Amino acid sequence: MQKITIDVVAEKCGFSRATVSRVINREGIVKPSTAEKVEKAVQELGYTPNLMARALSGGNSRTIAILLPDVVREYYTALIAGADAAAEEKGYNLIIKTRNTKRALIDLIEGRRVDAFLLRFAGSSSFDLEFLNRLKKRKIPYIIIGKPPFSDDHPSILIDNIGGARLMAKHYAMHGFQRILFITGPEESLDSQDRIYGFKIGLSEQGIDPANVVVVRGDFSRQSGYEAMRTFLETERADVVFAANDHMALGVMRYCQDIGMRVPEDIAITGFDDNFFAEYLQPSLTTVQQPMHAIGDLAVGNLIQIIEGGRALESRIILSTKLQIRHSCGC
Amino acid sequence: MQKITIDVVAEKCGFSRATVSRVINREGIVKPSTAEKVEKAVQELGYTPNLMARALSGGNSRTIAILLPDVVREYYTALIAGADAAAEEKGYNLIIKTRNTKRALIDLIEGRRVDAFLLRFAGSSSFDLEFLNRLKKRKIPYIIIGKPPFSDDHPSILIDNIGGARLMAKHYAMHGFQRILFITGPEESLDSQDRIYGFKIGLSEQGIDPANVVVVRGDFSRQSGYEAMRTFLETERADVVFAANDHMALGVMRYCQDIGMRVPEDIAITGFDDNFFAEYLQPSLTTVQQPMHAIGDLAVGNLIQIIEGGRALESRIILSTKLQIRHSCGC
DNA sequence: CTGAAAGCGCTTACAG
DNA sequence: CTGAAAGCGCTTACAG
Repeated sequence: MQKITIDVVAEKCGFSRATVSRVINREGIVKPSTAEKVEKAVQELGYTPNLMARALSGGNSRTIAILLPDVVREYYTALIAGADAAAEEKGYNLIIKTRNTKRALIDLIEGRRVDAFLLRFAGSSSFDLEFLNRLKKRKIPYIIIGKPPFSDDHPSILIDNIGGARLMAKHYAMHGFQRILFITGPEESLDSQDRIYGFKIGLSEQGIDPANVVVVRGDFSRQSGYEAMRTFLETERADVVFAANDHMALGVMRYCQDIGMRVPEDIAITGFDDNFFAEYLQPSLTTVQQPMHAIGDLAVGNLIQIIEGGRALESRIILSTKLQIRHSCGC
Repeated sequence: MQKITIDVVAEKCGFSRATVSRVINREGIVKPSTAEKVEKAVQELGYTPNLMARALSGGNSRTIAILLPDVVREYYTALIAGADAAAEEKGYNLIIKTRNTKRALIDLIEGRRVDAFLLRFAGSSSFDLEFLNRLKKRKIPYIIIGKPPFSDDHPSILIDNIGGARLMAKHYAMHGFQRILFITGPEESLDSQDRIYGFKIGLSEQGIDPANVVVVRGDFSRQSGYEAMRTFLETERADVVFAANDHMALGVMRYCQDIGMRVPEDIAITGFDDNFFAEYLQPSLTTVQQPMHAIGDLAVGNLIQIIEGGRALESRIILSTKLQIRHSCGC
């Protein structure tokens, strides 16, 4: 079976390789009737360009790399699903990496195999910064998901953590909660920092003194929520617990049930993220919904636009979050 | 800044491009002292091969495509995490696709961008078969996760659904359950078929007549578990519900709680998969644990071995499952 | 508007 | 054991 290359197409339609290339990439000026003939030949032969050759000779590889802390948490899987949808629509492929050894990342850039990067940092390392600088120097487009851990002039897409937490504070005021426990994510998490910041702003706006909030450190894991709750209850009591993500809220709820506290009668619990299980817990979890799928979709869509010569992303886009009221708050 | 190509390395160490290539790919015979000098130059220059060029000229692209029904269910995310671990270890990249339009898949093959495929089918379409044939014809290595929906001579890695369900049947016998409801996955799911098959075998072995099991169709979604339970309870009663996956078990549990049935006092519930939430439910869910992470890791490891000239996978590997006993069964 | 030719950065027979 | 050369399948100035 003969391999269908651009030369086969060229021969079939009677034009040169260069012209076929122009038609396929819609680049340069081609006479409409010529384009038509070329397209017909492409169609009939079922020609598919070899992307390796295209990339090697200066074109796009139609591949976007997405670098994540993990691929298991729903936060990221929804992001991937959205990214995948956008990529598929435009005929792009996604390379997904979680264990970002320095070596592997440099290979990705130097190997010229990707046109753009979608990045999500967990904390910040000096290598992350070096990596960003390398991308900049090479003029490889990238978008950061979440607040960039470095300076502010990186193109990024964020969710409105502050706004979401403010809404929750307002809801707390409505319930009249007095004694509040807030369980944070890991220290370096900017999401967590923004959530508590927005929450306190919201409380102030409602006339509640944020100084009354007890803050305990967690790490976003279910186990840390469980432990934080146990430690806290050894010496204190609260009307409500605001966990900085749903997984920790799950841990908290589990601990309360283990020791026989009723939710929400004895203690209310709320989370952040709106993971799928929130709706199925008993009681169902009041939380803040964030559009991770939309973010993935938007980010890849923008990246493709940039790759294909469109305008670059304005430096940051913020997507709004929304309160998802269920039963664990007492509603 | 000069681009570091193989020619730069060649010049630096005083050997030819061909020799440098041989050293880097550990192919052909090279004098040890030469190899040493070449490696030193590679090191000092921080040279990384351009993978596009390598692939174009007949080498590996060091990329494996993984095709999945979705990237959201834990079943698949664990698989990806395992695959990613193996890929990272060997310096390979993973392209992940969920929306498998015909066009996109053919591009992937014809575009020569991947060395191998890891496939997971949901049901079976005629295109899937055509796709497999195309891979075979092109001699592109692939491994199927789960029982192949076609003939049996495809390299595949399976979990022991039958064995896991048998173990569960044995556990049911220990509890002395009489009236049993089994909720299946979608009709075309071979996993679901094997699970109920193994379950019935197990019951027979324990002297329980499998004909007593009421079977209701679900589709693996939480919602379908919820609905199946509602419909069932309109006319019948059971001691225990075996949902063919944990998500449906979650739906079942939710429905029982909604109508005030106590689990496991009024009715026991068990699942299959051991998703993360199983441990955190109230009561915690008894289920069958399957090694999806290990499967991803094993599959990619094998694929890389094949790519790099090793022996092909024996036609099928079956990994065992294990009973995870918690509280929802009454234990 | 179209084509001939160079070049992208590798691998791999083929010679020696 | 090593090198010169062809070739992988495209894109892109450059000419016309």
